[in-house]
Order: sequence, then structure tokens, then C-alpha cells
Amino acid sequence: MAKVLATTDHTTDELCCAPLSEHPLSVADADEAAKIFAALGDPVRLRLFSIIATEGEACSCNLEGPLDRSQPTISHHTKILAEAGLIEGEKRGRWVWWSVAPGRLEAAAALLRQA
Amino acid sequence: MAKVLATTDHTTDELCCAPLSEHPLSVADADEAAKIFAALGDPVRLRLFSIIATEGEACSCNLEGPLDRSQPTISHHTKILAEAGLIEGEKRGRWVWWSVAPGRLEAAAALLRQA
DNA sequence: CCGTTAGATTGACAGATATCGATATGGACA
DNA sequence: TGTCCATATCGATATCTGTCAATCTAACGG
Repeated sequence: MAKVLATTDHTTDELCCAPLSEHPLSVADADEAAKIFAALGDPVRLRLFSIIATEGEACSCNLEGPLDRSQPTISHHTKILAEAGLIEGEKRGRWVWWSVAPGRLEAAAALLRQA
Repeated sequence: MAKVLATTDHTTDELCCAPLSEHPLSVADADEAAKIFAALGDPVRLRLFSIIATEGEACSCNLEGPLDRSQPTISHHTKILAEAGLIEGEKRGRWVWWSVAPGRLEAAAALLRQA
């Protein structure tokens, strides 16, 4: 049976939506937001995320090839993206299927919005 | 007389605007985009950018206090943001005034857009 | 010119991070 | 129950990064 991997739950995080240009970010909000952007701040992770977002969902086993990285490295990157709340994994049979977590990317985009 | 600081010119960069979910990012585009997100991926830089964006422009000398970092550290962070194309500095008299570079943040936001 | 001041640069250092090989874990299936 | 396989974790390592003190540079005021 499908089982969502237990990573940090971000659904209740209220990373609020005021653009960066609305008012100076608090230290706490900056920490939270920086984590998201840092997760996106690595080229391999960006491509990894892009593949998942394009495909709808992707199995880890289909990522090593295109990204030309070892299995532990892929696992490392999926973990960081998941901890940032950007993707979530669901174990089906022997494979883990990764998909874009709803809402999180939009929250990041909202920060970049024009005031 | 006002003089725009010579940092890398990003105005001709065609970091294209297709969202991450449209098609897998090329290695080159991922490198380019990751640089922007990495620049935003540090809490101090995020707050720094937020202050500049809120104020319209800000002098380096007005940043050390709010960010509680030394002058070289502030200089380091402004440099990284400028190299990512997110801010630009203009030297007026003894001071450098930093402002948000046009277009770059929008390009980043476009990447996060829903397909 | 000379001191003063804003900012950049340099050098050092501690901590984070990207990477891989080796190993552990935990389902699936025979 | 035992084997196999996808993934996670561990350990090691090289590199990158955030930070500050010290120094250099450039511009202003006398």
C-alpha cells in the first residue's frame, strides 16, 4: 500500500506571503525562506526538481542516469528537497515516487513577487 | 557624479522564463538559475535584499546595524547578490547605494511559476 | 597634501556541503 | 525463510562558504 514518506510536515508552516519588498524579513522568516532557496540553489537539485515537476512524479531510480550522480547522492538531494518541503515521496512497491509538494513553491514565488 | 559599479552584466542573460515544470532544465540553465537561488539561500542575504527592496535603495553603512554583521561581511554579501544580478550598486560620493536590479527577480519568479 | 571615512580586498578559520564507496534497512517475491 | 533489490545511512574527503580582523583604496573636507 502506498505510504507517504515521513519527512518534516510543512503544511502548517506559515511562511508568509508578503513579498520581500513589502517589509524587511524577520530573522525567523528569513531562516525559513532561505532554506527553500538554498534547496533550489544547487544545479543538480534544480534539475532533479525540474524532472520531477515535468514528469509529475519520478522514481529515484530514474534520476541517477539523467543527473549523472551516484545513488547516495541522489538520495541526499531528494532528502534536502523534501526537508525544504518542496517534494514529497511515496513508497509504492519497491520504489519511491517523488512529486512536487503542493503550495511550497507558490509560497517561495510569492516572496519574489513585486510589492 | 554617480557611477554604476562594474559587476557582471546580466541584462543580456537569457535565463529563460519557462517554469521548472515545463521541461527539464538544461545543465547550463540550471547553473545560472542555481546561482540566483543560492544567492537568496542565505538568511542574512535574504534580509539584506529585503531591506534594499523595501527601502528602494540602501547604503552599505545602513546595513551593518540591522543585520548585525561586520563591514567586510556585508560587503561580501552585497557582492554575491550583485554577481547573481539581483542588486546593483551606485557609488555616490563616499557611499555606495544598492538597489534591486530590474528583471532578475522576475526571471527567478518565472521559473517557479506553475506550468 | 593630509587626516578621515566608506567600502573593497585579503587571509585565516570553523563549519557546511557535495560527492562517492561501503554498508545497513526494509520490502517484495519466490 | 531466504534472496534480491531500491533506497537510506554512514564514513571519508575535497571543496565551498560565512565570518571577522587587518589592510588597502578611493574620495571628501580642510
